[in-house]
Amino acid sequence: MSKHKDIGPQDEAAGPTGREKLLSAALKLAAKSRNLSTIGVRELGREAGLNPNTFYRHFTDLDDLSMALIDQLGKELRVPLQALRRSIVSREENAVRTVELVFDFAKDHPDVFIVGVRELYGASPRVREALRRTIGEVAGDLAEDMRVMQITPGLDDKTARELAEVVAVQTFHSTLDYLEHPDQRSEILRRVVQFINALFVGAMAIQAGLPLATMVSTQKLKKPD
Amino acid sequence: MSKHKDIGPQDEAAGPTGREKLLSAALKLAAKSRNLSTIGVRELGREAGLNPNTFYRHFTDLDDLSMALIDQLGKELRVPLQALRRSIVSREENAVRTVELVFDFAKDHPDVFIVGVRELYGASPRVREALRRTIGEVAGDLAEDMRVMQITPGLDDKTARELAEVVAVQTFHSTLDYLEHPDQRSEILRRVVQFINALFVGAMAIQAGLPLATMVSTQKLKKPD
DNA sequence: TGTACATCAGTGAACGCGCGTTCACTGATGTAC
DNA sequence: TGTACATCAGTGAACGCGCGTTCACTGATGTAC
Repeated sequence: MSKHKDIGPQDEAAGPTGREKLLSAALKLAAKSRNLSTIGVRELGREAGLNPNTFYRHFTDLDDLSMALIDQLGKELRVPLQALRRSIVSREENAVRTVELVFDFAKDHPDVFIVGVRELYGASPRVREALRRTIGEVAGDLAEDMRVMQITPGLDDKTARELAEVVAVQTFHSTLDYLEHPDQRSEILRRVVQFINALFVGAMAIQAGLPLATMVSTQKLKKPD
Repeated sequence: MSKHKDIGPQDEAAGPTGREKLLSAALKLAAKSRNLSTIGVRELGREAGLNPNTFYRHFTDLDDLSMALIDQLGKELRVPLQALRRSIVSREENAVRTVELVFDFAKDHPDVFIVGVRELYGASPRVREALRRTIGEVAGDLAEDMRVMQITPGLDDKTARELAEVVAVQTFHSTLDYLEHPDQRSEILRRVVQFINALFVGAMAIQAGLPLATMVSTQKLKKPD
């Protein structure tokens, strides 16, 4: 059991490495009151209980650290969400159960969601792009599940994928309301589920050519300049 | 024509006041690469072409300036949007035309939207709250229009209001994609319109009790703890 | 198994710089009488 | 109409402080032979 390179999560029962300490310090500070890109190197060292310049042993840059953090968040999120959706058997309760489980997950990792949503519209294009990709992957998983489980019969794949994207983003945003207003949680859950149901039902109705749909959806799109 | 207090927009043909210079400098800097709360007082003075401490003649604080800016953005947005929706006569083209006009408006005031969306999930609770209120007002206007113009017959007022809120937020977010990807603008417009149509059609279908709807939307909601 | 060397996380001191904020001042405009 | 005073946006110098970053160093662990 020799210790080799030992990058990534800790080896054996040793405590977190300095790199990990810095990452979680950054998450904590950003969640409390800041954008990732505006955390100070010294502030970070203080929070992590390390010398200020230890930072430079692990990262070149704050943007560098942010990217590493987002990558980690992506993994922390995607795998549990996949497992989570696989645990759902009945297709009828799909929307409620999934959202419920995402919200539960958010309750256990609030900082991840707070920082995630914040950086999704933040100042660093690289970080924004990485987050968008992560959400896109989740949306892809979701669309695939929908297809396999035949939750939205008759919906073409492209549309399904686009709707999954909207649902993923919307749910992601909603976790913030959920975390921020503990007294309105069931109401928030109800709203999100209502939204998802309306969206899918509407898309299917339109695609099936139901009379209601023709009223709103048959106009031509003008090209913007 | 004596000059009195002269707060607010400039009097006669004189240039922008120092206060206005500071506000637009803040908007410009924030849009380029920053969160409002992390702009420096000196940086702001430099950008506005004023002495660093002139800032303190007008604002106590950066949060103070941010609030003033958001208030201004709220006014800049709401009035034109109201006028804009009133200019729409045919109810059939409502969704496309509205979104098209919002996007056009965003093209003329990109910084407002970039900063607006960014601060909507930013670090300052006061600013966030103010923005949410502004969007809520727009959503209220929208719901009222929908009711008056009977765009969504049979939809109860509470649901209409909730959907209007989602539509407002979603459209607001989409302006960023629209600004950021000039080559995909018609595609982005199409997606937003598709989303809005699906949402309303679905909500009406569910409320009308169409068979499709019962499949997805009849489960009971569990209370989260 | 031992020894010599390389690697690497972490340290502490030191640097120069830009920052926020305060102060006393100026000059223009508004107000009282 | 004139004069004396008050208000207020804007200035320039100065302060002390925390910041990012560099440097030379240490001590532990991994690697070659």
